[in-house]
Amino acid sequence: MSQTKIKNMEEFAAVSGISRPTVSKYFNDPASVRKSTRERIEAALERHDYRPNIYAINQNRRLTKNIGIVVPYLSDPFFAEIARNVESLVIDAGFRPIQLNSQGTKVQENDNLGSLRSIKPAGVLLAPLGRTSDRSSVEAFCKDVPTVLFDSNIEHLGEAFIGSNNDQSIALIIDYLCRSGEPPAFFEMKEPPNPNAFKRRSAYLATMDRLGHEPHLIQVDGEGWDFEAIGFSEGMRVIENRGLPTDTVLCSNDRLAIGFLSAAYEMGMRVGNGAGCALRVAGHDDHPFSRYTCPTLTTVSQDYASIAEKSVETLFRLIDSGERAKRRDTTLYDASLVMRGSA
Amino acid sequence: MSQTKIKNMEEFAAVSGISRPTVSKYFNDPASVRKSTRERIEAALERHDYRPNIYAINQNRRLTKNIGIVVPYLSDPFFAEIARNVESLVIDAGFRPIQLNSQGTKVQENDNLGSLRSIKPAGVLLAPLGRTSDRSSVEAFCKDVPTVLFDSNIEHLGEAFIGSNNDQSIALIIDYLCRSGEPPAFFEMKEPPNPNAFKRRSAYLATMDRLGHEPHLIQVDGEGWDFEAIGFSEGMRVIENRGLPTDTVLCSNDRLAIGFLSAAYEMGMRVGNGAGCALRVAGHDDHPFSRYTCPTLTTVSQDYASIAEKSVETLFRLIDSGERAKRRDTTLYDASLVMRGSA
DNA sequence: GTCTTTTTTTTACGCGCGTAAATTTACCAA
DNA sequence: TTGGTAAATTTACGCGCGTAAAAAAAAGAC
Repeated sequence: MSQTKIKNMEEFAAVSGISRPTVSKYFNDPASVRKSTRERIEAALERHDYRPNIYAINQNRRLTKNIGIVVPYLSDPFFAEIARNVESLVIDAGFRPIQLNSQGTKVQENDNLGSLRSIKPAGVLLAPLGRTSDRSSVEAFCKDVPTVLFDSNIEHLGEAFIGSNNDQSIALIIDYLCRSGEPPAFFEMKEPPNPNAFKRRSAYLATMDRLGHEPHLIQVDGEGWDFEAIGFSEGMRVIENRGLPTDTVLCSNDRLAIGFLSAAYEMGMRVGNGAGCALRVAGHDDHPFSRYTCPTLTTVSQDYASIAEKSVETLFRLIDSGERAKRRDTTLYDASLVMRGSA
Repeated sequence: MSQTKIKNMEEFAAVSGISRPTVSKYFNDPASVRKSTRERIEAALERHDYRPNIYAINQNRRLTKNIGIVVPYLSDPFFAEIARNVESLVIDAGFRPIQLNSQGTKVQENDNLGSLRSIKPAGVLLAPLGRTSDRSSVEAFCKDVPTVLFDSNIEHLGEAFIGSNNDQSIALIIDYLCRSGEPPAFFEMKEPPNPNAFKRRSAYLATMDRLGHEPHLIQVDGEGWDFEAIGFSEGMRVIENRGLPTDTVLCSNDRLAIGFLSAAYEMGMRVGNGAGCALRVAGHDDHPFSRYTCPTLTTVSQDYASIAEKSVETLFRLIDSGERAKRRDTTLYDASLVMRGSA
């Protein structure tokens, strides 16, 4: 490492003995210059540690190397986990991920899209709020920037959608629950803020209908994203009021189930399959914490990895082709049953 | 909203009837232009929705409006939560937060610092990996960019450090445990990857010494950040092997405790204070999930909000002054006891 | 060694904005 | 109305790089 500070590409080109346009070419794609040239540049790079100014680079380029990643609520471990997966894949592909957190609100989601717009990203991976999203904003954004939706679908928006097959996953867990005991009631928020909740509700109703069982919706009050708290307090209330129509409860998501399990524990109700158990509880998502609840939570596992991979792959294919999608593909991955102690 | 697309400040200045340099001045600080001028610009802004090109803006400015936020592991709800707090404060201050996730590795942390450097941030809020950090990299970075460390200290680096007082918090919980039952053993990883773990170990030893109790360290194997899994599997092992020297266990952090509680449940050991309980377990951090464990987890609560506020405030004070800190202040916030069911 | 193709160099312009200096205009009080 | 000051305009340059076109040089084939 030399002590001379290189302040721009001109100077770096000088010390490396290569012309500036060729150096520029190298930084855009090292493979685009002759091997001997590449080696000379890389040798100089070791001696001087120069990095092109990112603002100057992006000013004239139509396509930056930025990839936006927007998730609805990053404090939710489920989204943190999928964001982490996506981020790693983007880095591996040689792009710069820009991770943005909508913090559960439409306002922040719109702000995020605005920020992304001014960053001129090559593409965006967007997990929208869903129903709560500002459809026209998202639509306008998708028109300007190649955007792949994941986790939560908004009909007709974006180049593609990759998510989980809620019909399949809900049917899967209901089938299991019915095989192993009473048909489940469905525990959910009356007005859920999170994506996919309505999909799961209707999947529940459809599946119960198909199996010839009477559906029971337990719709509780509560606002915001503090699902465990809602599952806990409303779970307490339901249990106290003897509001459970069956001994089996399927929660709309694992976070509600975590709260619900905690409530059952506090109320002294044993949860599980065995003799002496008063209740069975199942969730949905295979939340990172679902394997540490008491008892451990039976749930269905979304195929995180495939969703992340397919989303990133789809976006990069689009970016490489330089075109928009000919048609909007929807890819749904099946979930798998995770049998644990709670049901 | 008009249909004419404004593509640069020149055009926008034209439609607003104001000269470009004045418009530029407005965007840098709306208060710096006369009220009547400001209103004319804002009127035009409503009609045309123009945003200055972020790359061109930052190219010539010494100081961008970017604030870097680096956390060691964003999938950990503890860090997700503190990052969310910090992010909101940064947005409120009119800056652009750039959130970066070190994903637990030195390599990624260094990459993040590199990315930040090329973004020319006005300042950085850095929660480093701590012991695992590449000291010389961080040091070099802090020399170039005003950086405030939080959560995890690296001696002498950065303009200031804001964190939690581990000595106080550990003493607090130990005092409580001793008052209400047997003195605790300390459950931790032999080689913890996370910051603060060593601080807590020595605080445990010091406090036990002060109180005249014999310390018991339960140091378990395991690598990486999957603390719950380690707490669970190693907790199982310890319980099975009757390796508990006392009936009270203080875990180095809540995530270990969550796993440990789950293990105790699986082993059929009742945890809590009451009669019929075989074990007491306490944690540290007031993790978002600690109120939903079974039983709910007694722990100490770090003062998230104050740490976030003070960190952001310290950084902005530095940025405003345009200078570096005269001396490196360390601010430690006391934690508070959160009594729940487990101890 | 010559011819062809690929790569590099030279030259030159533009991106969208920050910013400085000199000048003009607007504002406010007396 | 005048004078003084604060604000806006005009003019002009520069930031660091992308990129296009034409010319020169290097590499590969025969």
